[in-house]
Amino acid sequence: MAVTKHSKQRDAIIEELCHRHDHPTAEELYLALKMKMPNLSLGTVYRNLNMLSDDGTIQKISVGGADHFDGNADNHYHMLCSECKRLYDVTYPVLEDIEKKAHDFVDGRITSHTITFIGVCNGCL
Amino acid sequence: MAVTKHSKQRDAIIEELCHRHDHPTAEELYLALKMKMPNLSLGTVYRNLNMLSDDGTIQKISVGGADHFDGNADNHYHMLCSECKRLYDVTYPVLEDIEKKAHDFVDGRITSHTITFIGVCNGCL
DNA sequence: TATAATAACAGTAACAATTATCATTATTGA
DNA sequence: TCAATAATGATAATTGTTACTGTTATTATA
Repeated sequence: MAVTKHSKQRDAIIEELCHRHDHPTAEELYLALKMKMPNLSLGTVYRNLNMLSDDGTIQKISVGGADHFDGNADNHYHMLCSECKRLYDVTYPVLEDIEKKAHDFVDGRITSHTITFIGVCNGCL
Repeated sequence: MAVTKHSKQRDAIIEELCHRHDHPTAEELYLALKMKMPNLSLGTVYRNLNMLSDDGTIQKISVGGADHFDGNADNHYHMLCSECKRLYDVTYPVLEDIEKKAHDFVDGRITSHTITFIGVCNGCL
């Protein structure tokens, strides 16, 4: 079902997600919001994050065994810290031509691509 | 604990994984092997796949909410079919310099990278 | 080759992340 | 204002994975 009506919970989820620059999991977001909306439900957070990422309003990134969410829906790359498992933005310019170039190496049609760097963040070094 | 002893189960897992060119999940591998080894345990498959990927003998790829395994441990790229959720090899040449180049855009140290193309495979088109 | 140490096993329980269900509440258009 | 229904909170169910436990298989050494 597509997003149609408004709700305080949904607005709060979007606002929280866009105003922080880490890439929280549903539960991390839930815990942060729970303080301001004590009877927020974890299911509501999951439901909204999935609807919004289906919509293309936000981005879902599945790495390290959990789904992380990113308020920035434009394609960009990430780094996963292998120590703390946090996900960071990598502002490396997007390889605009890689999908076209890769076409010859694939049996099918490419619609998008993701690059994930694995490493250790400064905090963990 | 590192891999030391041999076992029929482990050998069968490696053989099956290396002789097929899709990238099965633990369960897919389990179901295929179960036919030849009826009392194989799913836990054994998981345990071995994790030990072998810790060793660097095989590769674990976490995409689409599940872990897929690849008998080819050399870095190479993949395509995830958004229809059937199967994972395919992409023989696109590895971008040897991208980690060095990305260094300036990251707060930390990069140790590896993955590229995943998302698309629709020929079978699903 | 027998044996002792222990890695690996099967089976199952536990776990964490996510999704589905359902009765109630909030939003929206008429 | 009110009816239709999307969205919610609470909780149950599901899924993918890991941990536990008693038993079996492998291996190095005697």
